[in-house]
Formats: sequence, structure tokens, C-alpha cells
Amino acid sequence: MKQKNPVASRTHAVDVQGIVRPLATVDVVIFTVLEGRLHVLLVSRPDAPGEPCPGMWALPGGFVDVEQDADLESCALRKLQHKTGVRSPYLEQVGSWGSSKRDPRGWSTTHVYFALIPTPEQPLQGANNSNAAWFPLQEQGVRVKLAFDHAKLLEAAVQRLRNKVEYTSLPAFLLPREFTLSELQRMYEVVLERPLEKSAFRTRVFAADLVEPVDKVRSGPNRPAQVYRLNRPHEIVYFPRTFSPRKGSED
Amino acid sequence: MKQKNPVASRTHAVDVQGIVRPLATVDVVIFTVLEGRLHVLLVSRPDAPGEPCPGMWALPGGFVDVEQDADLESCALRKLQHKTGVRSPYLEQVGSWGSSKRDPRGWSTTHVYFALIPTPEQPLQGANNSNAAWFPLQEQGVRVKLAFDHAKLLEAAVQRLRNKVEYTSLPAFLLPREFTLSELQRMYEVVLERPLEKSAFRTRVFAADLVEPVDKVRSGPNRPAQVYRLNRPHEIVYFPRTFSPRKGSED
DNA sequence: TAAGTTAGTTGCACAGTAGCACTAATCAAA
DNA sequence: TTTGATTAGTGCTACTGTGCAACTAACTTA
Repeated sequence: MKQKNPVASRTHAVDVQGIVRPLATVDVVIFTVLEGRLHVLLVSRPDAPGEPCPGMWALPGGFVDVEQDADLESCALRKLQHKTGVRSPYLEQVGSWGSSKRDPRGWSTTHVYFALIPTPEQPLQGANNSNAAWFPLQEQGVRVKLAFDHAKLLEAAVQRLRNKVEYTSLPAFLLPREFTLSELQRMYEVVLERPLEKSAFRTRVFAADLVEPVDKVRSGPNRPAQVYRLNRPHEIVYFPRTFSPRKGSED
Repeated sequence: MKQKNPVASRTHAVDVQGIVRPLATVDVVIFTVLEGRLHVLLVSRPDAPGEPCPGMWALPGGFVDVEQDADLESCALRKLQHKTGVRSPYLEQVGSWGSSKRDPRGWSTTHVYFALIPTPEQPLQGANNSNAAWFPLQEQGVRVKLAFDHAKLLEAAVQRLRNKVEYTSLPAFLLPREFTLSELQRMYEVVLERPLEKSAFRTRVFAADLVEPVDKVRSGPNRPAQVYRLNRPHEIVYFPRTFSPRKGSED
């Protein structure tokens, strides 16, 4: 087994052809809405010898397991299910990051996904949940300092989510299968952190044929609301415009 | 050096902690416009022993070099410059793919970027260009069968490009620094493969403050055209809407 | 029965694009 | 010098979808 560089072999795995391989991890940004605010799931880093950033909060994730994971997406799904118990969330890749500096253990890459799940009924019913907690999002990030470059990864995921919510049906995946239009609108408002026009919102939702009415109403101490569900539950719908283009934002 | 699994050690590199690392590559989808059509740069796979897919066409790319590359983006830039000589293209990550099956050499990941470069004056002036060629895009792909899962990667890049062109200033990066509005419009039409309204196009470009006039005109056998350049040459501008939302397309 | 609350509708104003017709400037051919 | 061809650039109307705000509807509670 010929090695390209004796220094590299100390910190990186080297295979038969002499190619030094970076570490490969997957991190998942799991969003949900609690108490009217967007939250992210974080886990605290283990406090064992050799583990970097012990005790710090980090995105749930870890090494790709080449024996267990058929591909990157199943790896992400595995980590999500392990932490939350959720099996079929909305899952989308944000991108990948890799550099020599992001992990003290050496040149490493991470494949970042974000997931949207409905508000959990019991708090954190997944296995191994003692070290996991929901953190409310403020602006781009979270109040605690994160391990590695996870603050940057989280910011990218939040930006992707906010951007996409402007012109897609994504917030529907933050709700259970059946919901009222007001509930859906509230999900948009929570993610975008600004109020939307009720009338324009409804027009847009109906024009896109996003939902169909269920033969139910949601009763409360006021006028009952029609209950809807997604027309095509696993498709994401694109609207022709973003909301309120009035404020021409310089990005 | 303790190994987790003797079988895995045959095909994968194993490091000190017993973690089996997948292969890590970067592939770049390099777009340009030639003869009024969108083209992609492809390279033919080497015909050496041990090399998979010998002789087939593939996206330019290769292994991440942990000693040469500071991060994934510099790796992509290095590969782009090596093939084309271009140093400062528009470069954006499309995403990453990884699975046990995409490369016969074992569990592998690729980080895919796409680049936009102006129509090259000399054809392929980069080093090592004997095995590289421009291929015109038809619909989602290219006429030849591609190595590995590169057809899928290319399709994702094309889709990303077409989507984003609908509401951004991306096609400006397919032109040299100075251009006329008709030339810019033609870039949009080439990528989107449909004609645009001249009047609406100009209104939109000026409203976004995308360009500023240069004190030049482009003369030809007809009325000369005002020459413009980008106002902020390295920023991408977002328009508030997509083009022609009239025809509500079912995606 | 009245007040409070949320659901859902209606109508007008406005912004930005589609569509199309129009004017403007140059060259080349007659 | 005029005419036609060609491309650059402008003006006008219709239409779509949102912003904004007022309105009606249905239910609960006091």
C-alpha cells in the first residue's frame, strides 16, 4: 500500500490507490413550530475522550455509515428517525460543505439536509432523546453557540427555508395532514416572521389548487373553519410570485 | 489499526477510529453558449487499467485533493481552470450525491457545482484539452450516454439553471463584461428555450437597476445598440417575479 | 339578545408583465 | 438620394395577482 504522504496518513485514511479520503458526515436541520415560533432540534456533543467540541450544542448528524446507508438521503432519514421518531418528513438537501478546517479531526465534508415536521405531540419521542432539545430561532440563528461550523450550516438552511416559503407550499409540511386555511397561513407567518394578507393568501392557495376540502369543520369559540388537506400530499407546489414584492429588498 | 469489518477494508479506506470513509469527488457542470445554443463541457474517461467507464463521456471532475484544496469550492475552481483556463466564472453548488452504487470503486460521494462562462474565443484553451469537448444541450441532457450517474447530475444542474434564470440575472454571466440589451435578452432566450417580450424584458432589467450604460454603441448593419455593463459585476440580482406567469404550467 | 372572536368574501387601487403596434437609426441596394 | 431591410428602442392597453380595507357569516359566552 503506497502512501502519497506520511503526514497525511496520520490524519486521513488512505486507500489502495493512494487517495486520501476526507471524512464524510450528514447533518440534518430539523424544523418544527412550537408555541407559534420556528424551532430547530439540537443535540449536545458527547463528553467522551477524542470527541471534538464536548458538551456543545450541534445539529443532529454524524458519519455516513457505508454499510448501513444505501445513499445520503437514507442516511439523513436514519438520523432524523433516530432523534424524533418521524418517518416521512419533508426532506430536502441544502448543500454540502467541506474544508480542511471545519473539524479538528481532519479534512471533512458534510451533506446538509433540512426537514419539516408537524408539531410533535409528545416532546421528543425518539430514542436517545435525553441529549436533544428544541431551540427557538431568532433571526438567522439560535441563542447558543454551536459546534464546528454548524452556525453557518443552520443559517444556510434557515435562509433556504425562508426563501422557498415565499413562493412554495412548504409550510404545509409543518402541519398534520388536515388543517384549516388560517392554520396554514399562520405557518407561513411564523416562518416568514411577518403577517400576510388573508384575502391574497386564500386566492393564491386556491388558484394553485393546493388543497381540497375535507368534510369536516374545526369548531371553537367562534365561527367554525373548513378543514382541508393537500391535494397531492407529497408534491411541493410553486406559486408564480413571491409574497409582497412591494418592499424591493436588496439582497 | 482496528478494523470494523474485514470486507469493508477491501474496498474502503478505514481510519484510526474504525470509520469507513466513502470516496469524495467534485464534478463541475460548465455551461456556455455557442452558436445560439446552451452547451456543456464534457471530458472522455481515461482508458487506463482500473479506471471505470473507459472512453465514456463524463462531467469534468475528480477526487478531492486534501493537500491541494482548502475547501470544496476551490477544488471546483481548480478543476474548472484546468479544463478551460477560466479563473473567475459564476460558480454555484447544485448539491451532493452519494451512494454505494454510483461508482464501481465503492461507496462514493460527489459535490456538484455549475459554472457559467462567456463564449470562449478560442476553443478550449485550457491544459489537457485534447479529451474535452462542448456538447449542445437538448431538453434536459446531452446526446451521448454519460459515465456513472452523470446524466442525473447534469439534469439537476440544467434544471437549477433554468429555474433560476426565470427570476435572476444569471444569464449576464454568459456574456463578456460589456454587452447590449438584445444580447442579454438572447442569453435568456437561449437558456429558457423560448422567446421573451422585448418591452417587458427591458422594463424589468431597468427596474432592477441591473445594468449601467457604457459610453459606447455596438454598430452593425442596422441601428446601433447602447452598450451596458453590470452595475455590481459579482452580485446576482433577484427579480420579484418569474417571466410569463400567464401560462400556468403544471409541473 | 348583545358582545366578542375568528372565518370567509367583496371591491377598488396598484404594480408589473403580455401583447402588439409603433418610431428610430443604421446599412445596402436601387 | 431614395427605398427597403433590419435591428434598437418606446408607448399603449389588457390582464393578473396582490395590497388594503371594509364587509358579512357563524359560532360561543355573558
